[in-house]
Amino acid sequence: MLSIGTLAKRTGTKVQTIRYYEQIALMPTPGRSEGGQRRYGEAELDRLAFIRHSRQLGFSLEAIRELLDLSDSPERSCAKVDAVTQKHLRDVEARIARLEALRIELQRMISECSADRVADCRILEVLRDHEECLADHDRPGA
Amino acid sequence: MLSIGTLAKRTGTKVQTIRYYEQIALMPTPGRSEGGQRRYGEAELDRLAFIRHSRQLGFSLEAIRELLDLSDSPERSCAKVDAVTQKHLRDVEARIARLEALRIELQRMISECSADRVADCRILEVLRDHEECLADHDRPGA
DNA sequence: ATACGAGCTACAGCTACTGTAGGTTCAAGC
DNA sequence: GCTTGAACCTACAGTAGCTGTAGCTCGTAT
Repeated sequence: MLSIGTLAKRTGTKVQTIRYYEQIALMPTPGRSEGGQRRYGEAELDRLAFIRHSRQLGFSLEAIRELLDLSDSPERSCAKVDAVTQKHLRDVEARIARLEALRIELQRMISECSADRVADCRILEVLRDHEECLADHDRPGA
Repeated sequence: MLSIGTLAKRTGTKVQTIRYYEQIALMPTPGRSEGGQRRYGEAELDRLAFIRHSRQLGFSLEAIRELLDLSDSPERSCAKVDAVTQKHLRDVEARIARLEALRIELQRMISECSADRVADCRILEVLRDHEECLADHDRPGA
């Protein structure tokens, strides 16, 4: 049986994060010691490792909840797993595209500014006046 | 004199967002009508446009606060403006790099999975076992 | 005079945690 | 057996940057 601190160390998670996952029912309510401290087994270790790894890959907690559910019914088609992952991938790609556009605009702004005084600063001019901006960005999004 | 709704429309901002900016002192406390409604002038319009455009370029509200401060002292050197923008650019680049790594990993996972049943799904296997993962990702970060 | 859209304050909610305060339990060492 | 100190407990506040709601008042057009 593992204490919450041991579980945390083994999975590279903070103790508070584990309690948070329990609170939002992503982790099950564990057994307790005589004195009321949480005690975990191997199943919980595996589940938390799955969660943390999915988080590292950028999945949202809601997506992870879905993946865990799917993972519990091994006979079902894994098309849904594929769909969740594809959706996430498209999301990541969209964020990359958006950030790429930002990167280009920022680089342009920096390269154009050769002023000394704030009064002549091209960067501030661009920020003041949307028209000077090439990109038709709307939202940061990422 | 502009009402908050008109200011919102002119800058593509939500009314609540303007009040929020006032609350965090990013926008000044405006004058009021007899009945207590906010009334804005051209200076506020320009300031809000600056804020919104900077947000579209992904600057944080704290960075924007700094840029606005700098913009108020036109005789100062614009090196600080440059520095803030450079820092933001490096931030954007770091997020892109991280998302690129995620994208590659996700694509690999999807391409490897040709199973029908959840029990054999490669995607879930990778999520379960970090060792199967090529990337040494630590945090999503973006 | 009345209707109704727009404005007002105050507060809760979102994601995914993180940190703190103030108290209790566990395990090791003596 | 006792003490000590690290680890645990609950409950709540805070982070960024808004967004939405409830329940009210104001402004203006007809």
